[in-house]
Parts: sequence; C-alpha cells; structure tokens
Amino acid sequence: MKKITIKDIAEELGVSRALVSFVMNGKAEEMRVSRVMEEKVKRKAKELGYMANRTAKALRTGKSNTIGLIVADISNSFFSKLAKSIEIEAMKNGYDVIFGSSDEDSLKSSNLINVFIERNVDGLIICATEGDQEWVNKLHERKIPFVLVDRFFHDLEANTVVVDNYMGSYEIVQRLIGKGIKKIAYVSINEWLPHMKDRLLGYKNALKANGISYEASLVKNVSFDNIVEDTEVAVKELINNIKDLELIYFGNYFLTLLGTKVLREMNKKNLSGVLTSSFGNHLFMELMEDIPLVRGIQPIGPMGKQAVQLILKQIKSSVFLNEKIILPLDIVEIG
Amino acid sequence: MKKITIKDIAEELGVSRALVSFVMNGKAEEMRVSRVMEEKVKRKAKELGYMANRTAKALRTGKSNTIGLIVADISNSFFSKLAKSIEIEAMKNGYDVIFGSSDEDSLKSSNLINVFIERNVDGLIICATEGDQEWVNKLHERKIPFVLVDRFFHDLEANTVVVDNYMGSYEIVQRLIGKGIKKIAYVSINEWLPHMKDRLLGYKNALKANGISYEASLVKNVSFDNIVEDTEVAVKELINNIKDLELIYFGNYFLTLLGTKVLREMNKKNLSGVLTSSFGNHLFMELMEDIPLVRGIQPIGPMGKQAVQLILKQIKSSVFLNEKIILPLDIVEIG
DNA sequence: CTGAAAGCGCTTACAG
DNA sequence: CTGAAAGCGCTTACAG
Repeated sequence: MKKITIKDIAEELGVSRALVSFVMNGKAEEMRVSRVMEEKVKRKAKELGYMANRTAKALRTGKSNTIGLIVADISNSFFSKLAKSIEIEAMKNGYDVIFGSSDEDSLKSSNLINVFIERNVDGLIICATEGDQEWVNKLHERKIPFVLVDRFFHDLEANTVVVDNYMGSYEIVQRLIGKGIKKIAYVSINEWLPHMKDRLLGYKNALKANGISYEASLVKNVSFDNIVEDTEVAVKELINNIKDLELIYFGNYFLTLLGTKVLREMNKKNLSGVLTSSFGNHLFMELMEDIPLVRGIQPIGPMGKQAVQLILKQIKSSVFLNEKIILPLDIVEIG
Repeated sequence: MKKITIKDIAEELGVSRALVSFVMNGKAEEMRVSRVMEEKVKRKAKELGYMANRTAKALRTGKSNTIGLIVADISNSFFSKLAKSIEIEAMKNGYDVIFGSSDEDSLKSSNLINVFIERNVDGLIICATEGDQEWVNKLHERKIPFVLVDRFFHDLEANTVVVDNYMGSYEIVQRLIGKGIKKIAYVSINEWLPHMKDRLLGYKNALKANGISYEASLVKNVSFDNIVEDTEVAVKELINNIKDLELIYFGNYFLTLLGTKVLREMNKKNLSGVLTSSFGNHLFMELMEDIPLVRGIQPIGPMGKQAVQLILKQIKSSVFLNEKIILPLDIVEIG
C-alpha cells in the first residue's frame, strides 16, 4: 500500500498542494478556501486514507510536538506514575512523549538528552541526577526549553516542579516526635542529590527543634546501584548497634519496602519494637504487616501535570521563565 | 546559538556536503574518503558542536529508528517493568521508544497507532486490548511491522510474545489442589480478553482434571474502568455467599492487591480461613500480612527483550514472519 | 576520490 | 481566492 501524500490528493482533485495543506491544517477559513472546496478535500483525504507525515512537517516547521522525558528509572512506581500523568497531560495538548531512564547515571542522562535533541524535541522534562548540571547548562546555551521535575539543583537556574522535600521531611519527623518517639534512625539513598539532602536536613532540624541531639550513627546512606544489599547492611547495622532504637525513617518508598523486608527477616516487627516511617507512599503499604507509622504522600499527578504545563509555557515563551513550583507533601499516619 | 548543519561543516572545510555525510555515517572507508579528510571532518564537527538532525534523516531515508510502544497502563508495575526492559533493549540497538497507554480503550489504541504512524515509527510493540483487531489488520494492510506482547488474538496472524497463560494458570490451580485446597474462587478482569480467557480456562481444566466440578458462582469478573469498586463487590460476594470458601485466586497482581485489601478490611485474614493466590507477582507481595499461597511470576524482562528482538527482525525482514513466542510462567509457593 | 543535484513531504511567503 | 516555487537538513545515485 503506497503512502498517500498531500500531492496525491492535490493531483486527484486538480488543485494545488498548498490548498490541501491549508485545509488539512484547519486554515481553510483563514486562507479563504471555499466551504465546498474544503469539504471536497476532506472527503478525498478520508477516501484515500491520508495520514500527515509529521516528520516532514517537523522538518519544515522546526516544531516536532514532542516532549522528551528522562526519569531515573521507569520501572520504579514513583516514576511510572509520574510518566503516566505526564503522558496524559501531554497528549491532551497534542504532544507525544519520548522517554528513557537514566538509572542515576549522568552519562546516560547526557546520551538521552543528545538523542532527544537530535530528534528535535520541543522541550525536555528531566528528573536530573548527580552531574547533570553540565548538560542542563548546555540546554541553556542551546536555548532548548526544559523543566526539572522531582529533582533539581539549588544553584542552577531552571524551571522546576518539586515537592517540598525539606518541610515534608521536617513534618514527618515532627509528627513522630509528637507520638513520643525519640530514637529515630534515617536511611537515605544517593544522599548527595539535592532533594535527598533536603530530606535529611528536615530530619535534622526537626530533631533539633525538639531538643533531640543529632547522632551521625543513626543516619545511613545506600547507593542506587547496590540498593538491595546496601539497605540490608544499613538496617542490620542500625538494629544491631543502636540501643533503644525505636523507629527507622526511610527516605523514599522503595527503601521503606526493602528495609521492611529486612526487618521482617530479622524478625524485628512492630511487636518487637522497631517501627518504620516513609517519605513516599505505595499502594502496598497498607497491606503490609508493618505499616509505616507516618507516611509522606507525594502529589505525583499534580507534579506531572504542572511539569507539562510549565514546559508548554516555556516552549511558547521567548524568554526564559525560571519558574519554581513547590508542592506540599501530604502526610498520613496510621491509628 | 545557531543550529550547526552538515552544510556549515562542508563550507568551513571547503568540501562537499556529501563527503561530510559519508564521514558522519561511518561510510568514509566505504566511500574511499582519505583518513586525513575523515579526521578533519570529525574534528570540525566536534569543534562546532554538530548534532545530526534525525528528522531530516528520517524524512530522507524513510527510517526513523523509533519504536512505538502501546501498553495498557504505564503506571501499572507490570507494564512499567515491561517498558523498562523494552527501552533498554531498544536503546542497545540504536532505537528510541515512544510510548502511550491505551487504558484498555480501543479508541485510544487506535489514536496512538495513528500518531505513531504519522511519526514514521519503524515498528510497533502493542499490548492489545478488546477491539484492536481492526487496527492491527490495518497495520497488516499498510505493511507496518508490529509485535503483540502480553496480549494477543487467537484468530489473528501476528508476531507475538506472551506468557503461557493457559498452562501457567492450570499449574497454579493444580498446585493449590495438591495442597488439599478444593473450594477455589477465581476473580478475573476484562475476562473477554484472550489472555484472561486462557487463565480462566486453565483454572477450569485443572479443576476438572482433579474431579472438582466447576461452579459459575465461584467466578467473578471486574472491569478495568471500575476496578477498585468491582473488586470490592466481587470479594464481598464470594465471602458472603460461598460456604466453605477456602481460597480466592486472582487473575493478576493488581487484583490480588486490591482483593487482599478488601479481605483485610473484612477481617477475613488467613487466620480466619480465606487464602489467596495470584497470577502475577510483585516484589513486595512477600511483605503482605497475607502472602498469596501460590504465585505465578511472569518473565517480564525476557518478554520485553524478545519483543524488541522480534520487532527488529520483522523490520529488517521483507516478509511477514508470524512468529509466536510463548514463555513459561514461573511458579512459587510459600511455606 | 570529489561535487552538483535531486528529492523525501511538508509549509509558507509571494505573485497573480 | 489559487498556483508556482523555495527550502527545512539530510542521503544517495550520478557524473566526472
């Protein structure tokens, strides 16, 4: 089956290609094409099964109506939910989404960014990782619109949509202390990432505000690349070395799940004294035997939606917007 | 910053654009460009920060090096893991992935397929839903390579990668019966989908093979669009109406989660008698208070990888392959 | 070995 | 109102 082009329609109808283009792009009226002719073209297009070639259109107009999305790991439920929300909002606005996972590897980020630029994406939505500052700066130079979502850099000018990591974490710990819990350990991941730094700082400052001194031995960090093993080691060290440990607060939902698994294997369940708390939620958590006492629920849907709206705004704008959107963390507790 | 094109490099070096193109596409040797010239071009390209315009390339060559992926719901962990595996394998082969969710709505499938065709994807990987036969047939007519993954149609010629739904389900029920459990209910979703039909048939035939008569009242179906409420109703009906019910077998991982939640709320825990079983797994099922007794674990990684390999093979092939790949379901039980 | 030229399918100023 | 033509950036036969 031969591909039908604008030329075929024009020839069959004995009109110019320009006319067909106008009609197919809804500019018939604007270009004062007669209603009769408009209908004729539309009917013929349908009859022949015409489909626009968006590659050609993109080359000609310089606009691809595509957004490139880089997440840390699409198989992680936080990011897949974020991707869903971004996909829906983008489609609603006539944009497609190309995606890829960086796996917290800045080299992969940079490869993805390059591939997406070669594809002429109109803008990028990026969950940035350590080292991405360099690539982000290149986007500035090239004047390619982008939005950072979930991840950001404190000292970098960028359109940003994030949750309030600092205040959210502070509030979680505050609530725990309000429940009379004082010996609280904290497990982080890739702690050098700014959003994780903020969560740690929230933990520290909430302790301080309540007259509890910070102990470095209560804080552990695991690495993305070795998350399962690292979490096991971290939890075991906390349980074995910290006297009177009451609760372990995990820096994201995945750590909470992994950590809880370790606790269960160690037979250190709620009953035996060690509670958990989580920045980040997951549908499963309520089904667990050891439900985290206090959970921070990220507004994933709104984050994705706002990220798309912001990137579209930036795409349309001729000046750099530098907007920062910070969404509050929702907090729930059991019992 | 002006976009650098092949023309800029050619002019600066005083050579033809063809030469630059050859070098940038690794055809220097083939086209007998001198090593010296090759180096000169490469250095200049780097110096100017040249990036190929893949839109132009795609228009000219008719190949976009892009695969379109349609899943039922990217926020579902089964599909997000599948997407990850597809993404990795595609990137490894120099292909990008554009994706979208159909939400089990054939109209959305068709829109996505159209958008992807307009974008000149080289091939499609589709988790098909009810009604997609029509669009799939159009792909045949248009000779656009595609692979069905996870989902398929019995009476449709298509390259397919699926898990063995029938045998997997049969084996799960067989194992349950082997544990002395006889009163087994089954909860399905969108049961008219072929892969779900196969799971139901496996359940039925395993009962029959063990001399247990099939009771329609033990089987429930929920709809994708109303999954939470439907599951609640289904589980409640089973618990309230079926005497001596021993176990509820859920047709996928998500149903298992939702159903277990309902059971918990009804205070019908394992202890009180009703067990669960699941076609489909999730990393954190082991953390549940009521771990499913027997779980079927889909080989998601291999499915994605094989789907990509098959679509690439079909893209390169001039004839329709009609390959069917059926992967076995892995089964685990607790205790 | 190298250069000039056509053409992928589209949009858009321009001329009439 | 309509048509002829240029050009987006690239690749590739073709001529030399």
